[in-house]
Amino acid sequence: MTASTEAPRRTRIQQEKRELILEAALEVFSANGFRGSTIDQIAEAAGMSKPNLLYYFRRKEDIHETLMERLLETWLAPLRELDDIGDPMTELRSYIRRKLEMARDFPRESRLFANEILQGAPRIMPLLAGELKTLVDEKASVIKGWMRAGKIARTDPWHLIFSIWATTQHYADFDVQVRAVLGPNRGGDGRFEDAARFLEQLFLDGLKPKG
Amino acid sequence: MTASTEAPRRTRIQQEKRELILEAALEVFSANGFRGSTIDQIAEAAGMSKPNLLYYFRRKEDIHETLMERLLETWLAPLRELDDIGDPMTELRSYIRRKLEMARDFPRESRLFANEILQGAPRIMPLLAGELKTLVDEKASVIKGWMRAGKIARTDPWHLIFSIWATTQHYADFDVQVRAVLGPNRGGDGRFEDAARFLEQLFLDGLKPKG
DNA sequence: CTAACGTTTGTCCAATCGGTCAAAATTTGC
DNA sequence: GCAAATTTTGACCGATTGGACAAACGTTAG
Repeated sequence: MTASTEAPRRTRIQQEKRELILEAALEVFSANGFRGSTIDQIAEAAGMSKPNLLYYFRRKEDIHETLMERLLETWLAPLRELDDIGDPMTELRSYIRRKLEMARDFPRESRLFANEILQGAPRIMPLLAGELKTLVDEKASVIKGWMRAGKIARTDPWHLIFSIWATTQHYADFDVQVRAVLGPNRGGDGRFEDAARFLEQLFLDGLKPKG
Repeated sequence: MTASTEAPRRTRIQQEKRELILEAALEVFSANGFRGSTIDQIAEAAGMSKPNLLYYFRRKEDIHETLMERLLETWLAPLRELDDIGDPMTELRSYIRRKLEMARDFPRESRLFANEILQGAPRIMPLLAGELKTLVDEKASVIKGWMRAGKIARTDPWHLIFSIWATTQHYADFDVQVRAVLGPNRGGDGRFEDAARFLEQLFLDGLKPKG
């Protein structure tokens, strides 16, 4: 085993405080972006002084890097679960549902990711072209199989995955706009159920009238 | 007419230089966000010194504000064109096509807008809840009419509009990711045509297999 | 108790930021 | 061609930033 893969030995306090800092950093980074966030803001959100925070993470970038590494795993989990064994249409439907639930329950993670991509993904470009591409290609193959078997309509699997990402993450990344447009009545907690119903119909039947 | 609506008298040089600055600012802001961009960066991109730039726009925020005002008009133009007079399915299809063309031809504008919304839309919140909501509500009524007439499937018009925004703008805002995942072959110039074909099929028929 | 180790803090620093200002250079109106 | 107005520049300022550092404080094992 190489030195770089060894987990550093850490005290109980170090583990706890590092978690505290990462939680605070997620809050701050996702709201202001990397360059828009200051170490002071994160330190205050974590309830400690700036030098104290820098004792646990030596550089601002280290916090962001750690955050992004963790994020990517949980973020891609739903796609990893997309499996060949179930009914294709059901599999896709539950993938969409899971992604929408993540947008609802982890909007900060979604925004942090969106921020990074928007700025050209300077810190995670290798991951996108490597691990992410591999995973998507793999799942695209699964979907292609479903198409060949006549289980779902023939179309482009990659763009299908993009469209699922786009439509679901929209409810986290553009939440302010969604709520502003829906207004006080329909923009409340029910908006995610409305979105779920709409997306299910869209991906199942499209807009062509029945009959 | 109130004083605030009067266009300030400007010399030829002022008009030209202001345009130059706004173009440079669009480049810088869309790549780095508001707080991530510096006046020096914009000045350099515009080929002038910082004090010179500040002679035309007294504050950094003034540049951003002017940019956002202009942007919103052109950005909403496609939706304004969505008209009751044509065939509903054709109207929607060309709206999607127009939005996708904007993502292809004006990605910086899309990213600037995305950046603003992601940060909570601090500078354009009133516009979202006012002008934008009014426009969307209006077009939602048009779409509702189409549904009542049986021209398109019954579903939620607001979320339909969101899904069109999300899927099309995705190709501008997440362009880096799209190209990374598609790879060198399919991530080239043809990706927008592939996306157009896919989206047309998605919004028309969904994924349910034919027959 | 105490020495070693881990944690926290106050102070400080160089770099960068948005923005000012007066003076110099240039353009424009007559 | 010249005076007035406009444009450009270099020098500068206070505030904020990421980060360094040594000293003080706390904890823990023997």
